[in-house]
Amino acid sequence: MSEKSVQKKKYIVETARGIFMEKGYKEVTMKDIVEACQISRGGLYLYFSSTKELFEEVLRMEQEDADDVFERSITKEATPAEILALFFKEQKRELLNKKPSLGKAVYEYFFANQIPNRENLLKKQFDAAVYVLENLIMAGVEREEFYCEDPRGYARNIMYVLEGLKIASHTRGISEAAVDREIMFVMQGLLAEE
Amino acid sequence: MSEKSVQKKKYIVETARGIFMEKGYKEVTMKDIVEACQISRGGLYLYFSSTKELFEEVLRMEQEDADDVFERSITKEATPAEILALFFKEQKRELLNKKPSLGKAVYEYFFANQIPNRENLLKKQFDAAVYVLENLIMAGVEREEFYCEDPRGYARNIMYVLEGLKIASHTRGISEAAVDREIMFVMQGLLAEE
Amino acid sequence: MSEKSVQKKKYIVETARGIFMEKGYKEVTMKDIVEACQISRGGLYLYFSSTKELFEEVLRMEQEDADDVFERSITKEATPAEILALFFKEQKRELLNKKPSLGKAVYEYFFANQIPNRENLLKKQFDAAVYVLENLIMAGVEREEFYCEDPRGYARNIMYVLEGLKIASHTRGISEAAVDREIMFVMQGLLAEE
Amino acid sequence: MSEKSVQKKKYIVETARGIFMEKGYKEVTMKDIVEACQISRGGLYLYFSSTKELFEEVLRMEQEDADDVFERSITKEATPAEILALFFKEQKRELLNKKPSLGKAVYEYFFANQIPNRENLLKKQFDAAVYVLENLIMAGVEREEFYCEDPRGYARNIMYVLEGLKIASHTRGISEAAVDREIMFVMQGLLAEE
DNA sequence: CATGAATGAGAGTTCATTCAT
DNA sequence: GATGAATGAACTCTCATTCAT
Repeated sequence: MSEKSVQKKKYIVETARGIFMEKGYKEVTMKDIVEACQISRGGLYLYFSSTKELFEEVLRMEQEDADDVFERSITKEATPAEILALFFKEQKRELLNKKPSLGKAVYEYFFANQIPNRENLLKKQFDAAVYVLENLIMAGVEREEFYCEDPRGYARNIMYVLEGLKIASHTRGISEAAVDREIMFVMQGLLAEE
Repeated sequence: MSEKSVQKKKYIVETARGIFMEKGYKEVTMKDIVEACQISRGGLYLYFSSTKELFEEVLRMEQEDADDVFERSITKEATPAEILALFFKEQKRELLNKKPSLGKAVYEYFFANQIPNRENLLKKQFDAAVYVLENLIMAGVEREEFYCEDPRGYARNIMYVLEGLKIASHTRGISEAAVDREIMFVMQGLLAEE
Repeated sequence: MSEKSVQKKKYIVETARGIFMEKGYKEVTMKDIVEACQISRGGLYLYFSSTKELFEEVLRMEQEDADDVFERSITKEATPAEILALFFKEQKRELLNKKPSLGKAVYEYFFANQIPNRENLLKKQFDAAVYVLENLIMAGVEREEFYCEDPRGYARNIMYVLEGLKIASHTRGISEAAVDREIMFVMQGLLAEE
Repeated sequence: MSEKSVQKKKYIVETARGIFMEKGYKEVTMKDIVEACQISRGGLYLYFSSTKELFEEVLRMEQEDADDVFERSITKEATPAEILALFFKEQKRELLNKKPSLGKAVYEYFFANQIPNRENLLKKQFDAAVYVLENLIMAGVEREEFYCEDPRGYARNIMYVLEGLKIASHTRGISEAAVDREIMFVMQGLLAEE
């Protein structure tokens, strides 16, 4: 594939990404993509032969960008508590739809397609996040900022809560207060000198 | 509406319910319903003019049946811990898809349609469950079975975790061990003499 | 299927028959049919879901009508030689495209689709014709109109020649003289007092 | 056209020939050719602007090679009966698809395109074969191997039978026994001392 | 000459929805 | 009320063909 092709493919993926953000996954048709990209019907099929294929590419791209997000937070000179706070802040922004996101499309996609665990992006991201949180908590415990007897369990609990919140946000909407409340709850659990 | 009509409507809703369980929400077409019900196309339209409308009726019906589920557990002579264990057992069954459920369809529906909070079934059920759990926890604290400083917060935490687990179950699959782990985690948090 | 449906289906098949006669098999699209029948796209799909299916119905219809053709000739009070002459006359008309026919479409269909021998219309018709010809020849021999040592072999030879002529007619065109010549040749073979 | 161009054109024609053998005429697309030849889309169009044009070139090439086939048989020191037997053996191989052939594609082509007699390859080949057979028969009669009053008629009859058999082979399949039977029949007709 | 990305016409197919009976 | 045939919009997908490089 030529350099130009690569560029165009990237352009399509990025344009499509916007559409998926806006309309979710299931509603998007090849026609939508074609129109948004201002290319011909056949032209699109040169690169992707279904919205599924296209969305999977969007996902792949997303993943590449995503990996460093966490690292950015961590490499900074900050206490575990600060990093955690930052992490929650970031999550909160997304939960409240302050920044447009693929969230809804991603869930629709995974509802519509049974993806085996091995390649399941959702699972991978979840597990990765649990791993980072666990380390963060352990570091906090070490420094006596946190108190926690089961860091991995706690990390998982946090992630499931966040997933629950995300779903709530997409299916009913959620108030800032509600998000804060949940974040406070898990934070307090860590800080509590019990 | 005549008695016969009411019967027929009910029949349609119940048949449709089965289809939604099987195929989710988005994939179901009016044709699917018509065929499953063995009625005429036009006949269906006399009662429902879209799968959306139909699904909403399914949901309404579901809700009526659902309310007593909890009560059944509670009215028994059992300690809060026992009732909670029962509640979790029930949840676990659904999480592991041991019993067919509308779960997937419900999420698909709420992803596809923005439903205002007031009438949002998902929210109502969530809030109701939180309320019951909260009372349960308070009762447990009273009897010194549980230890908990923020029953409502804890109840909410539990419900968000369950929602997270449910999503995990629908989008990636989840192992029994994973469910048990999470249940254990929140149970231990209540029992811990801290 | 209602009476009206049956009528409409028949109407479609008959209209399609005309198109197949005109354009052959492979060139015909569902759109052609739709336009010729003046029905809607979806309407056609109610009855047939491909030109193949439709053509097969045309074929089936054709077959029903065809069976008696031979019998008509035979039940008459005529000598075998006369009947044979009549048969050839009929064949000639078709060979020279004096009457529009499905011939071309039929061949295109059987070229495009490998049909097992059992259900193969072409084979059935061929075998049936051989059988009738054989009996005709035997009857002629009995009456000493014909001379033939191997009626079945002769019948088969005739049919293969006719098939060859038919192909010639469709792929290159054939002159009346050429047809006559071949018919004469096989006729003479039967009549020759050798 | 440069030497290189001529080579390339030849290469395309030969590759295409293989595809036509495999898929017939109508099913083959320019894309198929392009892929099989591993050349560019535009590149193909420099030489041929349709599958029709390309197939016609294949046909032309075929014809050049074909002419000597017969001669090979004839120049040998063999009796007419032996040559004829050889000829039938060759025909039989093709009829039974023992060797891959353009047969099906050729018929599809001539069904799809009305080609005037003058340039019609099928007619030319037929007439040529009749001519050779006629001479062969006459030679046989001379040597008293054969008995035949109308060599040309007989030659034509043979060729039409062979054409019929070929069609049968492509549209229904034909057994070796059936082929043998027909060949025997025409052979016997020649040998019969009547 | 050669490439292969791009085009757009057009075939196929499905579905929600209507309406005469 | 009930039927189911009919409609037509919308979508998917493929191909011959062109054209800038």
